[in-house]
Amino acid sequence: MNQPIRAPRGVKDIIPPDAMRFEGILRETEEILLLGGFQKVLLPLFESASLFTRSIGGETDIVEKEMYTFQDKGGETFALRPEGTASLLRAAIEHRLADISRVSRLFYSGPMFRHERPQAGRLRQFYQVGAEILGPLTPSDDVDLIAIIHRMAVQFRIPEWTLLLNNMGCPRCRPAYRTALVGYLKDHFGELCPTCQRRMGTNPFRVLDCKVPACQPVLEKAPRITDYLCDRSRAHYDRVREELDVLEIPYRPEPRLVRGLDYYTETTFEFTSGALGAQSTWAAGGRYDGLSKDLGGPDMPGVGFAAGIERLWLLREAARTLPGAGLPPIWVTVFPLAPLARPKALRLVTALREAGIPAVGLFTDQKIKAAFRQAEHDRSRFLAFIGEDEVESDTVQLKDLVKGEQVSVPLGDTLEIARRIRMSLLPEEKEHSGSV
RNA sequence: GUGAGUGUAGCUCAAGGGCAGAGCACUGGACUGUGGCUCCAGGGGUUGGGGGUUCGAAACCCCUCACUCACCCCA
Repeated sequence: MNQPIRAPRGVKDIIPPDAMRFEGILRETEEILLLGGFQKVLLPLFESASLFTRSIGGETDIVEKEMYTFQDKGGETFALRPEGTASLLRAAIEHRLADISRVSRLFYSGPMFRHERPQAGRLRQFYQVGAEILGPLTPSDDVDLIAIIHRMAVQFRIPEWTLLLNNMGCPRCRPAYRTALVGYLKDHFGELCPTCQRRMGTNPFRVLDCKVPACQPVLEKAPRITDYLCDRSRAHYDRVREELDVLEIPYRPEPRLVRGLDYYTETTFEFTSGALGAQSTWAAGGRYDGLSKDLGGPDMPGVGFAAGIERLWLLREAARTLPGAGLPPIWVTVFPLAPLARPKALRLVTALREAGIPAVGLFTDQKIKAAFRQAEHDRSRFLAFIGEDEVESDTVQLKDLVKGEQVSVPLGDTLEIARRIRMSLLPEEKEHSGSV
C-alpha cells in the first residue's frame, strides 16, 4: 500500500563510507588542476536551454534526446546542464573572465544530467571535473592540457589506458572533407547498415563512429579527415603530435575519432581504458575555437576536457588506488551507565567536541554490551563510560577499544581526555604543534 | 529509444507445481559495570507489484515496475 519512494532511475545515492572516498577522488583530481594553474568556478546546475542548443548543437543526441528541459513558472525554458563547457564559457563571457589578450585557465566540477538508459559507468546524474584554457592559444596549450590528464592516468594508476588523438579540421577544411566522405559513402550505400544510410544525409561524420561489424570494411577505407586538412590545421596537428612525443606521452592517431558535440574544431582526444565496460572513455575533450564567438563572446580559441568521476572510481577501484575513507567518523562514544550519569555524559560530549574530538553520547537504557556493539558499529575508537562510581568520584573510564587499555581520568580534565584520544588516532601529530 | 538476463529475509544465495529455507548480519541469554571467541534461543518474508492457469504457484502464462549488461550515446 505505502510503497517506499525510491531514488529516480539512473540516480545513485553515495552513502558512507563511499561518500568520503568519492569526495577524495574529486579532491585529488582538482588538486592536479590546481597544480596546472587552473582556478575554480562554481556554476549553476541549470541554464537557459538555448545555451546548450547553441553550443552543443541542436541536432546532437545530447540535446535532441537526453536533455532534462523544463519550463519554470515564468514560462522560460531551462535545462539541467548536460555538460560543463557551455556553462563555463557562458560565465566567462558574462563576467569578462577571458578574452583574446590573455590566457585564462578555469575549472569546474559537479553533477551533470542526461536522460540515458543507465549502464555500467553511465548514469543520469553523474559527476564531471572539467577544465578549460581560453585566450590566445597555440597547439602547445592543447598538449599542456593533455599532459594534465596524463598526470591523472599515471598518478591514479589507470589500468590499460590509451590516448586517442585526432584533428577534425576547421571551418576552412571541413566542407571539402564532408563532400569527399559523402561521395564515398554513396558509392558504398548498399554495404552500410540502415542507421549509417540515414546518417549519411543528416550527420555524415557520425557514420565513422559506427560499430556494426558489416560497416567496418567500408569505413576502414573511407576518406580520412587528416588527408583533407588545410595547411594551418595540418601544421596544428603536427605540432601537437611532435610535442606529445617530446613529453613522451604515447598516443594513437584515430582519424575516425568524432566527438558528439558540435563545437569541437582541430584537436580532439579521448582517454579510454580497457578496464571499463562498453563506456570506455574516462576523459575527453578538444579545441573549440568558434564556441566563444557563437555564444556572443569574444572571438577567442579554447581548449578543454572533462573527466567522469564515476568512471575514475571504477578504474581506481580496479587499480586499488581508491582514496581512503579518512579517519573514523566517531572517535569516542560516551555511555552513561546509569540515568543519573546522563548530565555529566552530555557535558563531556560537548566539551570534547569543543576540544576538536568527534564525540557522541549514547543515551539508551540498554546494557553495557549494547554500548560496545554500538561503538564497534560506529568504528568509534574509544568508549568512555560514567557509572554510579564515576559520578561519585567525578571521573570517567576511558577505554581504547583497539588496544583494550582502560584508564580512569578526572571528568573535569577534558584536555587530558582529548589528548589521549588524539594521540591514539593521530600518532603522527606532535602535541601542541604551534599552529591553530 | 531497442534488446537480453535477473528480481526470494538487512546481505549472499537455495528450493524448478505440494509446509519458504541456509549462511552471514541482527536481538536476547549463558556472562547484574567491560565488546570481539564459543554455545543456546529468538525476531524477521504478502517470494518486486498486478492479473491469469491450477485442488494447490516463489516456480507456468500475460502485463507492469526495478536492477544488470549490451546496442545507442558519451565522461
